[in-house]
Amino acid sequence: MYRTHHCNEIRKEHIGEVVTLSGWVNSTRDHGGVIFIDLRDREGLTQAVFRPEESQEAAKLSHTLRHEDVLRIEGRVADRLEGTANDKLETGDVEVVVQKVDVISRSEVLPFQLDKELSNEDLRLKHRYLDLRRPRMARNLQMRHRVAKATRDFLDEQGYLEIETPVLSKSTPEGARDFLVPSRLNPGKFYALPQAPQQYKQLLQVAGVDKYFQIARCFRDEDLRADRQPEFTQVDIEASFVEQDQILALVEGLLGRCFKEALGRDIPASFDRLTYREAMDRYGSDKPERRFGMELIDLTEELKECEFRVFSGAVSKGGAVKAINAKGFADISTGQIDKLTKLAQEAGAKGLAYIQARDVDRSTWRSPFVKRMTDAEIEALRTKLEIEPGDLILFAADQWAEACDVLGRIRLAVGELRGLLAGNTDLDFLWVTDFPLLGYNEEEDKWNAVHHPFTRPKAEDMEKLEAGDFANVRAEAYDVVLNGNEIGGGSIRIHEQDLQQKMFTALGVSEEEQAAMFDHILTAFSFGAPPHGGLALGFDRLVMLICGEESIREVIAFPKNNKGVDLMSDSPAGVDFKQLRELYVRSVAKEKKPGGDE
RNA sequence: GGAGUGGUAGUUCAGUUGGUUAGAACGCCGGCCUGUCACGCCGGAGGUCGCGGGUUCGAGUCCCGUCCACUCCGCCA
Repeated sequence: MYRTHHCNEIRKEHIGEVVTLSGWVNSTRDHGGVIFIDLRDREGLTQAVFRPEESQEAAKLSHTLRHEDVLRIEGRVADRLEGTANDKLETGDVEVVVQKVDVISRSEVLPFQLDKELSNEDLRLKHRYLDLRRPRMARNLQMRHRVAKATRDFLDEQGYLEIETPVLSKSTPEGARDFLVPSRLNPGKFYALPQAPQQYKQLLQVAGVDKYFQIARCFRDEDLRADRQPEFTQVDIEASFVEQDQILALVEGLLGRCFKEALGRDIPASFDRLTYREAMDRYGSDKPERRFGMELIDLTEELKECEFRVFSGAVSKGGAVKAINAKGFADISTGQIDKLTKLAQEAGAKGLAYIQARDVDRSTWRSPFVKRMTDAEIEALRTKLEIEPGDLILFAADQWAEACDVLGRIRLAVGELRGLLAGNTDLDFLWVTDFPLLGYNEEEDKWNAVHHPFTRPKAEDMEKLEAGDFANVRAEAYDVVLNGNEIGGGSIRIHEQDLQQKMFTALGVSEEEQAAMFDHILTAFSFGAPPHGGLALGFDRLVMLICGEESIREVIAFPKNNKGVDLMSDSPAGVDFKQLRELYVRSVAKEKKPGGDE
């Protein structure tokens, strides 16, 4: 037998018992006579003591032990000598006096130390099986499991069925780039890996499944980020005969369960709601970070005739002037102003207007344009922005959406610069609702679905859709936001064949393309489709936030790097010409290595 | 596709205005040590300063190019 207990299980009540433990050598402290070894398994550490008077043989062997050797030890649980308890260890009151030791497996010297932070992520990923031995990573994997378990338990209790949908599916024209898989049995044809199980889950509603969920792997062939991997996991949920409020309540309950089980924390039973319009207007973002204030203030009316043309010019073109008050930040350095200005320009603004309000009187205000403002305009600023000595005011003037977006980014950057969230462990959940249904894509000169083409227009905006007033049609769509991160989104769907066709047409999908690509769903809707809706949670991102990590790579066992490469297994890799020939695929890549080449 | 940051020992980093033999900590190897828990003490090994070119009497340091990683923008219905 390898073990009677795990390494974080031994306590005072075990004193006197003979136990067997197996695990890795976490550290050795060799005093010549007595030797201490901390034995580690995924649960924690236990101190093992080797003494010649207890076992000559074991003590002799213990001198040869090195980090990460794998041992099986047998010994007597003993109270620690007076004054030698270690309150940093959960098992620190006791130790195992070793009578017998088997060295199961020796370890070479590791390429990195497990007890030190490592900035070289390449190295961690290359030896991921070692990286995962570190307590922080082991904890993250356990946390991920707990959140998945809580999700399954909760949704099961609510009557949801877990159903798997195909990974080999079909490419669709809109949305992210697909990963393609050639079909050997169907020469020249390709499967696509799903970006989401969207159509299958809706077809399951037509099938009468009623309440479906899946912890689904999804694939998108786009550029990667700290919170984006080419394959990732969604908690995918869909239900029939539901309205928006019921989906929101379900997800509030689900998140409540997840945070309770994983962190023991209680979160609000229901979350605040903001419309997309409000969120943009007040925070300049559709995923507002509300844990600090500094809300966007509208000054369109007050500054519409301002002599400073940046403001009045934007208003005369139908735009807006927005501002934020960075309280007490008038002492900002020129370098920091430059940094913010650059950020504004990257976001599409021409520049960043600002006022450093050093004292009460406007003559002390430092700003490129303040002298061109009237007393009435200054008074309006003072009142609406509640300007006090020491404040920094930042402006954006453009079309409403652009001005909000730019200032929203500036707001977050200022929050970061000022450390407004340092040490903040609050959890701020909210819903953003009433998203626009369609967004205009200038490059392609066409309207795209903001969410996806199956999203239901709001009933009261249906006329606008009919009339072609696409910009002002709102959707029955909602996102759940946690601390400025979008952790999920969903919608009530279209369940009528004719409305779905209209939607495709609005998106510029021809009747032929509709027939070729969406026939299954359009036909399905003709056979009695229930009203339905749902949501998908970004599982990796959720677990990341629960674990307090800043990258989803920290909560995925074997993630890929920024180039989509798995450094451990070295995938993707070239394949034999023979394999390609079987798949009727010719490589056009300029391969340096033989393998992927013709 | 674009911007930023970084790349020096196995690891984390320091390295001044361009100047002798490129350092520290941890790790590793050898020795000592019977109550440590970041054990301690003594000794030792370990370097293509990412790569290529240039400037210079002399380059880790300055210049140009390039590669790699990460972060962000674009992109991600």
